[in-house]
Amino acid sequence: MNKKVTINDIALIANVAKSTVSRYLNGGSVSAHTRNKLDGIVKKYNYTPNTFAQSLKQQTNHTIGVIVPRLDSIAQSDMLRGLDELNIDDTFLIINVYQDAARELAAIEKLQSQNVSGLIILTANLTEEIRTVLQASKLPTVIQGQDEQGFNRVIMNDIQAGNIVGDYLKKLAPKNVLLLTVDPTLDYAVGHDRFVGIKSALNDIPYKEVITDFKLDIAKASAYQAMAAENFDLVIGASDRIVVGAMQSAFSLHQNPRYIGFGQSYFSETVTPNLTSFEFSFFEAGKALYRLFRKVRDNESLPIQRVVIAGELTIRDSTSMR
Amino acid sequence: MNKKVTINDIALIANVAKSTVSRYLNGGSVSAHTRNKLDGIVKKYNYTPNTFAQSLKQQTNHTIGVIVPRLDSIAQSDMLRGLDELNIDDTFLIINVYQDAARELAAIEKLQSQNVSGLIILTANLTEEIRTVLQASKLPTVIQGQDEQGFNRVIMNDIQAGNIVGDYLKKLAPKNVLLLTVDPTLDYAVGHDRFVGIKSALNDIPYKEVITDFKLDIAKASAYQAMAAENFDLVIGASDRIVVGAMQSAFSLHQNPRYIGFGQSYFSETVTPNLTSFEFSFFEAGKALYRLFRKVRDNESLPIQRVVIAGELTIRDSTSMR
DNA sequence: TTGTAAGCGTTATCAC
DNA sequence: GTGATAACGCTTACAA
Repeated sequence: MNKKVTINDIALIANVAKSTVSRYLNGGSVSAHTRNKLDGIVKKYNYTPNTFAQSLKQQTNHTIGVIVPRLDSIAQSDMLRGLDELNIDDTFLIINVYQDAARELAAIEKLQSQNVSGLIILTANLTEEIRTVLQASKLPTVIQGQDEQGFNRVIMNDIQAGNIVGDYLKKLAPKNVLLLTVDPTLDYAVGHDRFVGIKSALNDIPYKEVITDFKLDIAKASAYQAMAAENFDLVIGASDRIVVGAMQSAFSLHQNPRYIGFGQSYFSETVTPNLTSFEFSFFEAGKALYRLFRKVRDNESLPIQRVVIAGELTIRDSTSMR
Repeated sequence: MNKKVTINDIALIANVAKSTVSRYLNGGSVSAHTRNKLDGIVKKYNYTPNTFAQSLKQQTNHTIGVIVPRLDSIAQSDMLRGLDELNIDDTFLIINVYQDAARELAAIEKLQSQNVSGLIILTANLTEEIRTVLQASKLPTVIQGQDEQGFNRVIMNDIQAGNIVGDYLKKLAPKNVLLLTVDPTLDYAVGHDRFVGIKSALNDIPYKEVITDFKLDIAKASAYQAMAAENFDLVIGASDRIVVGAMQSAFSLHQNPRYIGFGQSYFSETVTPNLTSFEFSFFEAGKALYRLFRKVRDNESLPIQRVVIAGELTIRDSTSMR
């Protein structure tokens, strides 16, 4: 690495004390004369402060640790885009924890030891251990995903989503519905909240609920099993990907139900027929997360905040009448 | 932030000099006695060194800047996964530059001023300006994507890919082929290299080439225009996503050609029919990148390295005889 | 094996 | 308005 020019070098060249240079750099009072002199020199030597020294001195930095459960998901990258959108002088240190609680814990501890100035956690679920570690730390922290009491959080209004889908499905007047959900202990918002309104709308309509998984092949297999045993004219999946799995099974079984999914993904517009889907703007969620984070960071004594993001149902071909 | 315990605190508690503690921490020679004492204390007080102080002192750190052109791509996140896979004590500082050369340049400069210990750049194309900045810096740098002379690089063997697809398409004996390519000045490897072997295989077969874009809707429109004018029985797209666009256009035009794509994406297995596709393992590419990076970092005088990753053709339903 | 002391590049305090 | 000087937490000669 090339020897970087330091504040000392600048001071020497300008023939002033380094404290003067420091003041100059940080907007303290300096005479017009020295200011001019330094303007030139700093530009000429392309001086940039050493961030380590700054951080060491100031006992803080502008790095925010961002924990992502996975990166191969449009929802996640949209949230990250939302963070970037509003960011000016923070640095996001993104750690992918591959949906693994142990890695998540390790990541949090590593970030803490790296003295990040805060944590933004895009998570599906917090384990008890992680909850404890987070609460013990004094770091400003904001989470996304689950409605965790005791944490500053941005959540999706999954209850409302279920209600809206419930209202809509009544209009479709299905005869037999397949619900493909996920284990609520793994993801309560998705596995439970999203289906409250749906189930209540299905009050007098026959339906079958199958708990499956976010993974495409598992969802596909679950759907196949259910659809081979029984005929459905409407399939509702906890996520778009799950619905795609069901579509593939239906295809091989020569069945042709209607479909409703959740989430905003590649899928809704790339599969045929295009998917009717309840969509949340994760981009907006990302922006909300960052706004909330700043609020929390800049205000020590703020009570726990809870921000709720609404979504909307986008009707596409997969629920057209046939 | 809670006052973190420092090496000084540990030294005081243990009643030794802080240099002894430092030696203990860094595997220097310490007596069994002090070692035992320190073992306990360090554990008890949960001491972790202040990374700023370390970095400041050592004039380097274990952070590697990683520049990604986009994050909403399976190829990119697979490469990042490859990096993570092999990583032990480095920290990746991932910056998404949204396929924007200005952002990319800014990111590089910011990373340099943050004193990262190296750069891994997953890029589609380097601008002249970026090339200059990178070459001026002494940072160990590894790039991926294009076969840039003068840079340590990991590239995909797109020439070979085109040859293999060329060989295969001859067996399909198509009557009229649609090639959906991209602008080679924007991505030479994809826009040019991938199609060399294909075009030479199409030597005596009629074909039409249309230059389109990686974006789904643009590809869809381009394909529509071409397919509305003329009938094709085989469509080859520069990427899977482009092929998906073509599929949708074919669907609305009630045409039913065969398809070949490139890349390893969600698409190949979620669209119907599943896509025959030439696939590269971006996960392996990520691992190769990191291996190469370490080699470059740990060996000052290494000549420029060039690593080539091969891929393979996976035949699925979209080219089945009909 | 251990301790002393200097120094990494900053910022902040306090005389001048 | 300016300049010594100390301090942030750590590593490393060098001396003991």
